[in-house]
Amino acid sequence: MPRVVKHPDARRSELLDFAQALFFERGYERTTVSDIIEKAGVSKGGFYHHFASKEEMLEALAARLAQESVARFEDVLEAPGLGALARLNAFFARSRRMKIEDAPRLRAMFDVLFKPGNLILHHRINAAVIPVMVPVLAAIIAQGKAEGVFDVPEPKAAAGIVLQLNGGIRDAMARAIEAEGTPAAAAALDALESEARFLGIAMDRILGLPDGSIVAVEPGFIRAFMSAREE
Amino acid sequence: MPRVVKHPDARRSELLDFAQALFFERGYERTTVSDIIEKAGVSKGGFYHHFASKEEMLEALAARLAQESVARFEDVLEAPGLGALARLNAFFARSRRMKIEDAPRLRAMFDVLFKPGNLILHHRINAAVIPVMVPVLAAIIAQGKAEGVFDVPEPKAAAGIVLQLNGGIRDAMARAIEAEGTPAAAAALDALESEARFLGIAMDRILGLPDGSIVAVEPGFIRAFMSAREE
DNA sequence: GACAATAAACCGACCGTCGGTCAGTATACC
DNA sequence: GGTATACTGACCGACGGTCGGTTTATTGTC
Repeated sequence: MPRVVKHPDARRSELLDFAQALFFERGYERTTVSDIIEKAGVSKGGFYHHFASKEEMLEALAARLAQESVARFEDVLEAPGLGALARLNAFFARSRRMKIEDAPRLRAMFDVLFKPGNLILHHRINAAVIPVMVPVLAAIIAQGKAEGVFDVPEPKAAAGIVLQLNGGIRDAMARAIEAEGTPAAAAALDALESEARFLGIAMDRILGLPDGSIVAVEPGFIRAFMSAREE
Repeated sequence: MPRVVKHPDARRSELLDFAQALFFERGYERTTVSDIIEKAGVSKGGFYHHFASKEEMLEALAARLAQESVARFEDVLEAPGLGALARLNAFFARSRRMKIEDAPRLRAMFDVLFKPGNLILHHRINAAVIPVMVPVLAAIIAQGKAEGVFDVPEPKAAAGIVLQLNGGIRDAMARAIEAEGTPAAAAALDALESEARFLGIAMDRILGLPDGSIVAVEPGFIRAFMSAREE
């Protein structure tokens, strides 16, 4: 095979690109290093020149995704003159809008990501995103506390818990996806929707707000998203 | 090797016993099927006569652990004449007492379970415990709602969220364990304690109780547990 | 500008291990 | 004696990872 030399950074991110596509298509464990290097046109040795192991590559990928995801919220977080509650709702609204915008692609990704046996990929990404997201959310909550809008002792702990809750609906979605096609599908969807409805209230109460202040999940959003499919 | 025939159920649970010991000692991935059959004194074929795959065995083990863990709460859940709040606190108290009783063994287990790379084992157990535990907690919450003590729309969704939160401190513990020995250890422990403190308040608020009603984690418990070590 | 010399990117044959298979054998039970 | 099933262990293919060696880029020297 002809030898092509590239700038290390370029090669590295290229390998990450191909790996990401494959991981999200087949899952982490079902993707072999050979698959990745074949797509990337690199030898085994070339791969291991850039990554110490397949797992280290996953870590690098998770870190990159975490960076990307926090970057998408930068403007919302830095917009001046926004009250804490408005900022928080803008944060959730942005999250919803992005999900709707490429719902089909995300749906396909979730189908893979949430299948049991892909826990590694799912939780590795989660583990990378949380520490990046916590300070950001904590800042909003601290603002709200300073404004006297939120009633909360520890903004940082509250941020962790809010993110925890947010992850909870993902778990419920995983259960619903797993149940798809079985008789329990409808029940799982109902459970998912009721959990999503409660999620907003739970967040309100944790932050000391009146019920209904936070709009985390819009009514109908779940069903719309769950039925989105790549055409 | 001499052939020993046993009752299928006995052999099966025996294999699970040895596997459990090994999984909690080295983790799921680092334990090979050969390790298990060596300890159990069974051939490869014998193993695969009882389990379709290593993963199916993990599932069976998780299910068994889930059964065992819910069984430990039976008396608390069925004790007559207990108010919902008292029952809930009895539930948490039992959980704490059990943890303290064999803290050293649990600590050693957590050390393995929470190491990154053992996500599979950890979350597989979790995934098995949650569906078993949700109805149980939901029953308590429904009781509280009927008594007019809890203010909560959907007991089942609330149960899922409370369990979700409970799992959250485990994640924080995982982070603290990971940080052990590094300069960030003290900070991680502080974060863990503050999250644990907030946990009770968060549960109170979600269930519509005044702050301080639920005692999920006693002060000092975390530090005591984290410093427990096998002698 | 020609030319070593050094470092770094890359190649690909090879290896050990692990999960899993299967054709056959021993044992329990009727 | 016959049948179902618990069990054996040699074997397999695939996968993550290694390593000695080769090519390319870069830098320093005259």
